[in-house]
Order: sequence, then structure tokens, then C-alpha cells
Amino acid sequence: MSALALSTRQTNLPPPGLSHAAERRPSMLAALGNTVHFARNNTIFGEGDDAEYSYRILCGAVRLSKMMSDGRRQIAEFALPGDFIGINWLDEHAMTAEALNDVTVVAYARGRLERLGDENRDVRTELFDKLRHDLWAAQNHLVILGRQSALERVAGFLVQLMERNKDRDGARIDVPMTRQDIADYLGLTIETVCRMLTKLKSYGIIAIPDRHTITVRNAAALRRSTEPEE
Amino acid sequence: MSALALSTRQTNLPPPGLSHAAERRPSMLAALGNTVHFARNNTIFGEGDDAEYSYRILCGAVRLSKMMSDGRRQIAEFALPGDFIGINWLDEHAMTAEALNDVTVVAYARGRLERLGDENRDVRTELFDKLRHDLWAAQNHLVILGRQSALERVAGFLVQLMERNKDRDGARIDVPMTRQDIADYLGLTIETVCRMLTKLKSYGIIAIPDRHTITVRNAAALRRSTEPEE
DNA sequence: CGTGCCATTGAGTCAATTCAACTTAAGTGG
DNA sequence: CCACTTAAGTTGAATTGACTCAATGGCACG
Repeated sequence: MSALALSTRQTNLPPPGLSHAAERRPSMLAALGNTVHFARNNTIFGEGDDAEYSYRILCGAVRLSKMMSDGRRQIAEFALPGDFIGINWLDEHAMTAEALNDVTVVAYARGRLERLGDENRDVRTELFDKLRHDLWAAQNHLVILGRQSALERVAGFLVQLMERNKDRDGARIDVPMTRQDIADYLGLTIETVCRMLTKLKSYGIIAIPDRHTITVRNAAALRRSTEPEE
Repeated sequence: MSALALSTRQTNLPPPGLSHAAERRPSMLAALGNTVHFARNNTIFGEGDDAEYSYRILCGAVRLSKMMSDGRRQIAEFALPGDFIGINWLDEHAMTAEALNDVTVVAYARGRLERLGDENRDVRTELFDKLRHDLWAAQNHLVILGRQSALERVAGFLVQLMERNKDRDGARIDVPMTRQDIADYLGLTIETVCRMLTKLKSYGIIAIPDRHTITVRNAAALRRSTEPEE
């Protein structure tokens, strides 16, 4: 199928006409890069760093964020196993990437990847698709941040997580990020995220066995919470 | 320099390491597409339409937006002369593109452009850069929508417009979009946009000779309004 | 068994919204 | 060219959704 198996599954609904399903097989690319580990909360690369490497996540989860001078933070993406990060190089990384938990990645030298892309049409297509996918995702994110209510955002976020966990058993969602991370992803405060989760819980739509797990009891109702109510 | 002269100048600060300055010369590409006109408020392409064509704007301005089922709208980008739109095709356009005023564009068939990109490394690089630029812009937009105050957003928007108009005389900004458009771009209401403009005016930072023109009287103070105050 | 981090809940505040009135500018047709 | 109509923009007052501040609960770890 593909040489790189660049996959991003951070999708709400499957991106029309852009279907790179997650392939987590070893990949022939493994030889090209070397495996690196990062402990929880460690920085993989920082905004403004030279974009020497791109990374493919093998296990663990990563947050990609931008920070304002006064500490306000916006998270653009949560990357999960199988995802590629740091592809959208300019000369510097546009985001900071930090490990949400213990993370294993494969690092690919930028120059090599570029050369590979020049020679191999398949690789090129995949890099291009990855970029298009990220743009598509960012544009959807804009609607969320610009026009959705707090409840819609949180519900939508859970639906996203649910979609990405489709391979596992459907209802049990793994939530590797903190409430603060969720808040910074959704443009809310930690308290508001909490309250919305409580609200969904009180409606019987979800349950929260522990802070890193959410169980969806009524997926249809959850999806409905994504849309305007009346 | 470049075969396509794909340029997007929708930048706040120049994107580091991604410097495609606006080149509006005729371009050898003109032969490849045909010129089309659109009147104010007409649709160039709609979200979900087959992505048959991409367009280069010759004159006029275009808004690229997404609409929610209940009418809430989020504008992702305003495209000006020299900008390319509809490149980020999946199979369908992800956005609706509408003319803000009378617009002239050159339409390029998608298949042709793809073939051209396959053959010509320069074209490829430009398409790739354009995509990276759009992603970069969208990610900055996320910070604005997720974490900035109303005043910061409006001030930042004016700075953006100022940067894009750099070729003209610096202080006089052309504002082809309505207040509603600005509101939908910034995730605010029309009233809030108005109030912030009034505030900037009362501070002596800008003047508003007419609704489609804003004069910057104090660029430094405008930039300062972009940042947190205390 | 503290100590610290994260999450939750409550109470009060505030920035931005909604609702409403009004002004200004831009067509349009006689 | 002017009267009429409509669209766009501005301002004020009241409302509200999300935020800030503050207190408390729960769990992990040394």
C-alpha cells in the first residue's frame, strides 16, 4: 500500500477522499530512523527549534501546542500512536511537542525525508496527504473554537477521541491528557471542561470511572450534544 | 524564480523560512487556465462541491468559510489578489469561497495542476509551500480564536491587513469585507467588532474615514493592543 | 502519613452576547 | 436628481455563558 504509512487518524468524521487508515505495522521506514524515548512532560521539540527531525509515534501520546508570551496556551493537536509529527517544517518547528505520558518515537532526519520524497512518488503523495489532512483538521478546529458552545466543544472532543479509538472496544475511551490539556485544546478553562463533563455525566451520556477513562453510555446522545440544542 | 508564483501573503509576521513574496506578474501559467469573473456575493465554489478547479485571484477579494447547520459561520481566510484558493483539495472542497466584491480569477483544472506538479519539481515545491503556509496560518488562527480577547483579535486583524497591504501606502488599509465578515473570521459578533473598532478609534490609534477604509494613526500602539495589557 | 498534583464543585464577576433602537450609506426606480 | 427602500454599521441596556477565585476531595508517591 504505502511506503511510509504516514497516518493521522485525528478525525471527527473520516475526511472525504482522504482515507489513510491507520497502519501500525513495523514499516520499512524503521530502518531509516532511530527509536527515541521521552518521559511524561518532556519536550520532543520546541516552537522555534530547528526542524531537523520529524517523528513517528510508536506508543504514547503527544500534545502539539503554541504558547503566548503571557502563558496562555493553545493546543492544536493530540498525536497518538501511528501519527507523524513535525512534518510541516518550515525551517523551524511551528509548535512545541510534549509527551503526555511515556512516549516512544522513531526520528527521521528531515533532509533524508525530503530526498526520499523527491525520488519516490508514493512517499511524496503521503507527505502531501498528511499535510492536507492536518490543514483539514485545523480548519475544523477553527469552527469549534470560533463558533461552538462549551458543551458542544467537550462533546465533540469526546466524539473525536471515540473515533480515534475505534479499533478498541467502542465505549471505553482512553484519555491520556489532563483536563488542563483538554481545556487548552478547546479554548476553555479547566473548570468549564469539568462542568461540561459533569453535565454529560448527569444526563447519563457518559461515565467517568477514573480520570483517564471515559465510558460512553449513549453515543447517539453524545453526538447530538455536538449540535445546537432545542 | 518560480513557475507558478503561488503566493499567499496572508501573514501576520512573515512565516519564518517560508518567504514567497507576492509576485503578481502575468505568470506563464496564465495560458493554462481561463479567466472567470464573479460578482459580489457570488459563490466561486461551495463546501462539498467536486474540487474540479483551483483558482488564482487576479483582482477582488474572496472569503473562505464553513457553515454550521444552524447558520453559524466561521471564515478561515480572506484571499486577496495573488492568492491561490482551492488547492487543498481532497475530492471535495472543504470550504465555500464567495466573492466579497467583483472578482476576477484564473481557473486551473485540478488534473492538469496535479500532472504539472508530478513533472515539475518547482511547481511541486510551490504547491507544498502553499499548503504549509495555509497550515501555518490556520494554526495561528487557532491561537487567536482559542485564547485572545476581543480587542486583541480586532487589533491583530488590522495588523494582518496592514501587513498584506504593505505595497500600498502603509497607513491606509483597504477593508473589502463587511463587519459581519470580520466577526465571523474572529469568532465574535458584529457588535463586538464595532465596539472594539470604536475603542481603538477613541484611543487615537485608528481612524475610519469610511466603512471600507481604516487609517492607522499609531501602528506601534496597534501592535501593542495585540498583546495582553496590564 | 504527609505533600503535592489534579480534579471537582460552588459562588460571584465580567467580557461578550443578545435584544433593540437608531444612524448612515448605498442602491433603485420614478 | 431626488424620494424611497434596503443593507450595513453604530450605540445603549440588559442578559448570560464562561471565567475567576476559593475551598474541598481524591489519589499517587516519597
